[in-house]
Amino acid sequence: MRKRVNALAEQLLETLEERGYRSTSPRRAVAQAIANQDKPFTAEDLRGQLPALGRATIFRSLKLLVETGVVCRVLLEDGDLQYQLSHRGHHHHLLCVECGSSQDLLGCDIEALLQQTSASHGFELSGHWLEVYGRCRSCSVKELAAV
Amino acid sequence: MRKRVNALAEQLLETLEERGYRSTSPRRAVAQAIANQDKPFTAEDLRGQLPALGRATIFRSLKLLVETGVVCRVLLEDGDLQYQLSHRGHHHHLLCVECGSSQDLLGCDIEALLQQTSASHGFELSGHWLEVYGRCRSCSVKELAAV
DNA sequence: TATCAATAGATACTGGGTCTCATTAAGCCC
DNA sequence: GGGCTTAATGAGACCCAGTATCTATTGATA
Ligand SMILES: [Mn+2]
Ligand SMILES: [Mn+2]
Ligand SMILES: [Zn+2]
Ligand SMILES: [Zn+2]
Repeated sequence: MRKRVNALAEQLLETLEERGYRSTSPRRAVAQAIANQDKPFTAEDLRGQLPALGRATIFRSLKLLVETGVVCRVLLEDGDLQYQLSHRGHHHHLLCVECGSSQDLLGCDIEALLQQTSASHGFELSGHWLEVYGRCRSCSVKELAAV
Repeated sequence: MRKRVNALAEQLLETLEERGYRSTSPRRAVAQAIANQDKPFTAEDLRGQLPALGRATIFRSLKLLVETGVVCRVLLEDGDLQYQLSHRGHHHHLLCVECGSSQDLLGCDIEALLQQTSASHGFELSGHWLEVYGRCRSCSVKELAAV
């Protein structure tokens, strides 16, 4: 378990190094903290977990990681934007409104549908943003058990 | 043209009155300003157009209108959230990345698709947020003409 | 037209995020 | 390993969107 988490954090750092960014100890700390999150998080969450780091440093690291695509932003139902470890490339999220957990949705099959709809409005499709809200499996189970 | 715009603004006010909110002159001003926008706008945009109003008042009116559903928030491609006159009920936006205009997409036919995908992940769907980005008809035409 | 709650406006405050600038530390070459 | 160069850090000021608080005003209703 420990091993795997570190591996994840290392991946984040490697991504930065590939782009020519230095591997610094604040960045290692941020990477590790991100790897440890189990649901979408805010910069403030990280800050609480890394009180030794400068605030700007956390924001800067986060920004780099978002730019390189290994961290993405998720839109909560209330309009709040938070961060999350990301699969690279296009994907969406199944966000549990109960426990706040997020599950990645890798295949995106709505593109064709949107293409059609867009075209019928004379609109030349170039991208989309989709978030899906509901209840995750374990929250559904819990609710059933509670009855 | 003028007439129609005023009619729109009046609709906004009526919606508030229906909910028991008073029809005040600041609210009339905000409603009118919103009716005049032709693309997604920020509270700051309104403020620039209504320098006589208190800042808090603009935010408060905007909030009420969002709560009653006659104004909605749109997510720009860069993660910025702005406001926009809204069709009531569930709908999406075709957002032109060129000119910033927004066109409402009324029918939402992805629900069935999402339902399926969600179910296959043990996820109990309850809602979604979708924004579509691309080029609107007039921007497409312009680009063709420019070649 | 008097009453009185709802609203407005001024202004302080919060939360997320960026900018500046002096100091520190990676990375690299020897 | 020691020095050089430059990127990165941290402290703090600052910015922007939005909220809270408080007193003064105003709209609805009788
Ligand atoms: Mn997609
Ligand atoms: Mn929809
Ligand atoms: Zn859940
Ligand atoms: Zn356009």
